[in-house]
Formats: sequence, C-alpha cells, structure tokens
Amino acid sequence: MTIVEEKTAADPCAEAQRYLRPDGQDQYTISEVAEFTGMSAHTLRWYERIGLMPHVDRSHTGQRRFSNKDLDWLAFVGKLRLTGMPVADMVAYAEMLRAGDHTSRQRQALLEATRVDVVRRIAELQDTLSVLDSKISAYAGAGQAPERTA
Amino acid sequence: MTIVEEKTAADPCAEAQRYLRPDGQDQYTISEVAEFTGMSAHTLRWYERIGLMPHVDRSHTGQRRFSNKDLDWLAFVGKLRLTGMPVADMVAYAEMLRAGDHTSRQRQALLEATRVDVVRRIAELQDTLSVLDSKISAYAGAGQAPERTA
DNA sequence: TGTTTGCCTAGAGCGCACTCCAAGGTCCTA
DNA sequence: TAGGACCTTGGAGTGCGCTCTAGGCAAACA
Repeated sequence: MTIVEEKTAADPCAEAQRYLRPDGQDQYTISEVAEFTGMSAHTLRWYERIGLMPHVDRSHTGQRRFSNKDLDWLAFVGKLRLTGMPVADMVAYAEMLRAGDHTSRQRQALLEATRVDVVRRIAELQDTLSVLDSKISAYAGAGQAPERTA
Repeated sequence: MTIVEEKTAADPCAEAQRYLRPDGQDQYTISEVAEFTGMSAHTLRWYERIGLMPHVDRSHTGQRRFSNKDLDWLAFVGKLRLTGMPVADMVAYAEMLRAGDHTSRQRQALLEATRVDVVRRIAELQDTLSVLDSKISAYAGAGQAPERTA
C-alpha cells in the first residue's frame, strides 16, 4: 500500500505505472505483485493456469517469483482488461506470442481490432457523458423538473 | 427493420436515437422495442421484473405495450449500461424516481458520481489507446521487435 | 518447539447480467 | 377454423471472470 503512493518523478501518468520496480531486485512474491497490480493472488494464479501468463519462475520451494517482465505483461493485461476485451482473446494473444514470429501479423491485427473497439467505446462514453451532463444540469437548474424524462 | 433505417434529419448522432417514434403511435410490442433498443425481449421483461422499468402498459389481453416514454427510459438505461454501472444501481435510481421529489438530491448525487466514473473510464481508455498505439506502431515498424515487451 | 504467516494445488462456488425453457394464451392470415 | 407467429409467466440455466475452500508444505518468529 505504501509503495503505491510513491511514484517516479519522471512519470507523467501515475495510473499507468503504479508499482515501483527497483532495478536491483527482479523477484517478487505473489502478494507483492497482487499489491502492485491491484489483482488478487487468486487472479494471478488463475491467469497463469489459463495461459494468460507465461509460466512464472519458482523458488527452490516452488513459490512463484515474478520478474519485471512479468509485471510489464500484467500491466498490459490490465490495460486490455479495461477495454472489456474477453480474457479468452487475451489468452489467444498470449498464445500467439508464444508461438513465435510468424504470428506477428495476426497479433497486430488483433491489437488493431482492439484499438477500433476502444475508440468506439470512448465515443460511446463521451456520448453518455453528455447525456449525464444534460440530466445533471436539469437537476441543478430546476430541482424536480427532470422527473418527466427520468 | 425498415423503421430502423430511417432517421430524423435533425439528429446528428444516429447512434443515440436509432429508432423512429412516429408521434401518432405510442404503442410498441415487445419485439418492436427489442429491435429499436437492441435489447432482447427476455432482457426487457427481466428489466421490468427487477424494477428497472416502471410497469409497462398492457393490452386488454395482457400483452405489453411500450410507450415513447418507456423508450426514452430504455435509451437512458442503455447509456448507463455502457458506463458499466451495475444494474442494481440503476434499479436504485429507478426506485428513487418512483419515490418522488424528495429523492431528487440523491438522484443528482448518483448521476454525478456516475459522471465522475465515466470521466475516469474515458481517461483509462485513452491511456490504453496510447499503449495500443505504441505497440501497433512497433509492429508496423519492425515486424518482430515488440516481442520483448509483449 | 510450537505457532503464525505465506504460499502451493485442484477444484468448487459465486455474482452478475442475462438467456432460455416449458406450458400455455392471443393475434393474424388464408 | 386451422396454423403459425407472437406473446405471457415463473423459474431454471449459462457464460464470464473471478473468488474461495480444503488440505498441505515451508520459512520465520516467540
């Protein structure tokens, strides 16, 4: 929790890179990663199980040790999740990555389709925002006039 | 179907007001409303059952006859749904509406909270968009370079 | 030397938002 | 007057994305 509040001074967008990654240390326990990413440890294990994460390194006793690369990937997954992309599609992307270079065309296509989707969703939300604004200003102006249109 | 393709010339945003509502006619069957709103008839009945719709008028044989006011409400619900607002919250709003004028302050607050949420989501999506763009341009530029960062 | 804490696994369970089913009534056309 | 499309209801089922449970292992602390 305390870590979340710190941020690198050079980063203009605190939301994007919430977690601190000291360069000297490249080994995170699952609970640390849960804290950094906001995902639960259950979710992280589940992501690995369904193939949304590459297999994570283990300690000699079998405990997961996440790397900075894993954190990068999880940050990306977190972004995709915000777009409403189905987990199955993310898994498909991850599998294409694992499959190698010959899938890069498909991966690019998938990202581009996602991009189109995100643009559409932004437009929808902006439209919704204007609806909300007009209702809110009706409430602010009258007090009970908006009753008619809900 | 044919109705959907017509649109009022004055409306700059076809997405928002997809359906045509002839002023002379104020009675729609559930399947018509399903077509206009893109919601299934099942969903419309379900919305009524859970209290997200006010009770809809019935024909003498008990079939639903939706009014233009119902369509307005459904359009609003559709917008709220796009924001990711839980259905339970929308029901709460609907109940406040039914409860009368003394809830208008709370309703306004709820809409304002929703607004804040929508603004945040737009920001998140725009952030995601820039992540996607940088990945896409990496794919477009190199072909296999993005491999490292996924 | 306990006890607590954190982690492991496979698999079951949950909440949400629908979505469908069964059994039956109604409307419309021929 | 028959047939088919459409509507009704209550309740069960589905798919998704987690979320939790049970039973157990390992390290750290009192």
